[in-house]
Amino acid sequence: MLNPRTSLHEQLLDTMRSLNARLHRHFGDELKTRGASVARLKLLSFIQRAGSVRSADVVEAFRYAPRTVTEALDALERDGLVRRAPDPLDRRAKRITLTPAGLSVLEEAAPHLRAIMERIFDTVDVEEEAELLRLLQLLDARLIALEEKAGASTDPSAQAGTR
Amino acid sequence: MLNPRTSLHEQLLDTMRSLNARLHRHFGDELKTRGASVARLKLLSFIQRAGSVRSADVVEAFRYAPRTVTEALDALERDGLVRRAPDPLDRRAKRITLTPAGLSVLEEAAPHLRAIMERIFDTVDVEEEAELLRLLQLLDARLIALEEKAGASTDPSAQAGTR
DNA sequence: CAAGATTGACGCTTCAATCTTG
DNA sequence: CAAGATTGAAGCGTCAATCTTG
Repeated sequence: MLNPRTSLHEQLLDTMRSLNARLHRHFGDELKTRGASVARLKLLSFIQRAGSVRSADVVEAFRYAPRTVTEALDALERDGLVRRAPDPLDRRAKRITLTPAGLSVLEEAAPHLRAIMERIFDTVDVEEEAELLRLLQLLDARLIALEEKAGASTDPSAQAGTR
Repeated sequence: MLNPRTSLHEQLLDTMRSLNARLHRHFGDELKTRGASVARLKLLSFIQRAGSVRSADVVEAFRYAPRTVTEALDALERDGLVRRAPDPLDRRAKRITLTPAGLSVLEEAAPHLRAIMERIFDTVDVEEEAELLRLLQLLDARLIALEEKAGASTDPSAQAGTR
């Protein structure tokens, strides 16, 4: 109203939240029948690439709170997708590995995940997609800068990512 | 790897999730001391604009699950920000209204919310911001189309928005 | 004391079921 | 039966506290 930029900001925030909710529901619907979800697949994929990981490695790679990781691993273990074994070198730690069932969930769902993404971006051309990525990364970087300015003593940064 | 577009998609998804998490934390940190949050402010603002609403109105406006609304209102009521009163015209329904405390939380936090947004978009110029909005809306629309194709019998659509 | 993992309490969101009233 | 509201179980995330081991 007073400032037109404010309204733009609000629209942006609204649209981002709406889009995120829709993405969450969409992927959820498509993946849940296979015992998967985006969060699970990213985690399984991370474990698979690393061979075996500790809880703390996941915390660092994904920037999750420790609680999130313990709970996620509990669920994966309950469903028989990962195994937790004592670390022979450090009795505080546990090594997490994929079970055969976990590997098979990952191998079956990952291509499906890619298919879903292709379907979503079907109507967007590559240049636009790249521009979107650039803008999102810009904002992400901005937030990281603000985080550092605020918690002037806290942690550095990192990314989980697929590659 | 095989398809370069796949990697682009994955980066996009990762960045979107990362950005969303950062936004959530950032706004949370800044607003929690005032008994607010983005979700709460949007809800309070909706109630204020409408004067009084029913639970079902919120469900429709925000496209939330009924559970989400009941829980959100429970929390606001517990903190004394809204009041639930029986609807005199329909004994199934309840009318939700802002308390003075609710109004004051809204009036104090809303400008602060705007300030946070300005700080975040400080380094982004208006044209880029508009382009970002356009691309996000494009994707949102694409997902709505996919939703309709899938649940060929389910609900229509709407938006909550600030204006 | 610091690091690794876990737990309790909570926020926000979903789905499915239930209870009351129109 | 349909509509309004609530509740139970769950996913995914946060913070703060705790317990064990290095």
